[in-house]
Amino acid sequence: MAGTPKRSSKAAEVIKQDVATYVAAGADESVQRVITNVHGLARRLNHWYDRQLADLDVSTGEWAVLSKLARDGGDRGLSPSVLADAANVAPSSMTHRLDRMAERGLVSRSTDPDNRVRVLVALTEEGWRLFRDAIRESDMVESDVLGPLSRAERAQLADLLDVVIESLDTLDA
Amino acid sequence: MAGTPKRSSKAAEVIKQDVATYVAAGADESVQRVITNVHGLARRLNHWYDRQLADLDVSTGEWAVLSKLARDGGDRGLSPSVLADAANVAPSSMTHRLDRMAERGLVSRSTDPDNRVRVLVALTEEGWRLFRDAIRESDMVESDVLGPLSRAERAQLADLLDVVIESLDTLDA
DNA sequence: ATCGCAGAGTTCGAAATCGAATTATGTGAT
DNA sequence: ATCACATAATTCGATTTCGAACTCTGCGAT
Repeated sequence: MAGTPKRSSKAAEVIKQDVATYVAAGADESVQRVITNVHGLARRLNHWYDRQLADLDVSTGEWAVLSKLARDGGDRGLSPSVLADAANVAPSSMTHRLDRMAERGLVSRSTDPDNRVRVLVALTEEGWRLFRDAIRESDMVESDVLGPLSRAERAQLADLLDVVIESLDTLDA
Repeated sequence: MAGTPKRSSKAAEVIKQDVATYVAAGADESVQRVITNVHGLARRLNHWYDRQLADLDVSTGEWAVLSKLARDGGDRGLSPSVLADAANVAPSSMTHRLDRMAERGLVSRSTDPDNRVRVLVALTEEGWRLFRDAIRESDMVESDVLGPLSRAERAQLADLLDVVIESLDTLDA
């Protein structure tokens, strides 16, 4: 085991060292290897998205709104509070963010006819177009990133993550 | 395959639907299942950390500084610009953040004796103590979360993520 | 030697975010 | 019906963050 490491990439070295720090502070290794990798990957991906979104003149926070609406907006849209929660932001911040996005024509705001306290935010045509453009671009990178994994390995990876997420949600409830 | 889903958790349903949205917008499914899960898990974990850190009166941003210093600070510490990069924040924001943290006694600032342009930020005793406390607490949760996975599965999961991260870094360079 | 240039950190004004208070609508009890 | 209460969104003042301009140190060319 002691000898020339075959071809330990720089990233792998860094992560290994990070895990060691956490273990030294009293954590479990098999746990930290997974957790550190999840965060590391998410962080790198986000970094990539940021650059890409900047090209489209969309901030990370605005993207959170766009993608949430695209995923769960349905026909009617979503309320500002739901969006604020999805974007991890205070409701008051969402008010301003929506102001900007509406002014730019990405979303529309309307009061819920069934309950006039509620406001419904929905994607405009322009918003949808932007969403699709961004998705297609990012999928290209993501496909490249997952290139080294076979289809079976991808499924396996997704399955394992499914289990963890499910576990976390159970714990959280 | 058509019939009563065995016990499709709420989270799994949501994720499946999200993936479908991305696929509809022109993305590849096997890719999106992985990516969506990675983000979903990271997001849930971060949410958890936020609550936990709030108990210790530490903001997410401050934690980014603490943990970066703990991992890579070595004996001498790190420069503000490195910390700003690690925390995904503008250098000027880091200046203020360090002001606050130094005032609270979590970090110390000193000019590099070798190069007086540079500033070195290092963890104080108090900073280290806080780091260790947080790590130990979060490891408890993380261990619970990974509970359903055998040791072999954890290793497998970490290995798969390793490959993806390596691939992303290669692409990025 | 000194002059200009590059790099690191800070300062400053503008913008974004936050938490608390405010407004307005719906709901339930009497 | 009316009143108290709950809920959703917005407004407001304070805090945090950002990007650009500024300052200071070190380095290389002449």
